[in-house]
Amino acid sequence: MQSKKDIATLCKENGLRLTGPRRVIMKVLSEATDHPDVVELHRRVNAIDRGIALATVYRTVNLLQEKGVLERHTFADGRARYEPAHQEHHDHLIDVETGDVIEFRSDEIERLQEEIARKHGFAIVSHKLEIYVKPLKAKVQLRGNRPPAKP
Amino acid sequence: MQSKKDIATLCKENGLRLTGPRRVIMKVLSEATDHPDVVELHRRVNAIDRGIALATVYRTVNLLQEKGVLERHTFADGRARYEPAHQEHHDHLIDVETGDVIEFRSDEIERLQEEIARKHGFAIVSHKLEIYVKPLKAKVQLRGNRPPAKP
DNA sequence: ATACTTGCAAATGCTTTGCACGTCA
DNA sequence: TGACGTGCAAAGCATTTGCAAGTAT
Repeated sequence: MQSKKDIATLCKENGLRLTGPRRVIMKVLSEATDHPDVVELHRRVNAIDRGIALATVYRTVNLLQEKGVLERHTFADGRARYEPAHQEHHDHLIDVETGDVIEFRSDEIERLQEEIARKHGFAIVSHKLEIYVKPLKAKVQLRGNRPPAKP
Repeated sequence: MQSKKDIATLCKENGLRLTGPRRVIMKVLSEATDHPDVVELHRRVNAIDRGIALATVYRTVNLLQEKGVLERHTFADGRARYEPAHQEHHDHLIDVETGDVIEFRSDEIERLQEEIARKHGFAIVSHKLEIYVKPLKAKVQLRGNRPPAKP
């Protein structure tokens, strides 16, 4: 909830002009709790200001990613998805049934990766771990597809 | 080197007709030691038979992936890359300087992933771990860019 | 024979870009 | 005002698809 306040600062820090479209786009980004793709971002942005072009969202999101403000992910569907850059690295659990993304972190896995890279004569630049999952004990809860309730 | 022999079998097993293009494409695939993208595959295929269309490579590669014969990977560059499906799951180390891909496997990491998924109430469907790396002790060996040898 | 394959070209979906017009600093 | 930002439409890429002609079984 420290969203709107930081936007001006963020722009200044990165030598970006504070414009209307950017204000809106960054507001939407800072309020997102999921990992929206660009078209979804554009949808949300347009709900606030109809006049902002898809191209502008692309440009802004690319800028912010270059500046390290956003993180770009590309899961199995191919589209780029964004989230505010975290301080701490984390990985993702992706529910293949709903598309939901859950973040997690395992220091032990991080450590093992370091070890593996070193063993091969490399230093880690970055990495990503995506675990595609489905709920245990297959829930009957299939999105508005419930069988009629028994009287 | 059990390459060509299996191709007829592979097709039969999967209900695919054994055609010229498929023979060539599967030969190229079975001989690849790297993780080529479709355009690169097409280049190699065309070195053998000029007449095979890119669309056919795409179609074949998709078929084989659906049948579980190939694995599709999508690394940071966005293009799909393929390799013959291994029996044992493995992950990838990607050299960001050369694009080289090195395979590795860590049972410990596999186990930790299981644990994490279970802890969140999920079962793993699949996963991928990509570690982007660069060589330790920056080698001067920069691809045909060597300084003149000292006499 | 006939269902499956192919080549070609056109279409797609996501993303980037050229350009002329607006606008923040 | 001058460099930066924006909307729009067109261009790019990687990949897919419709269709008519070719081919394996």
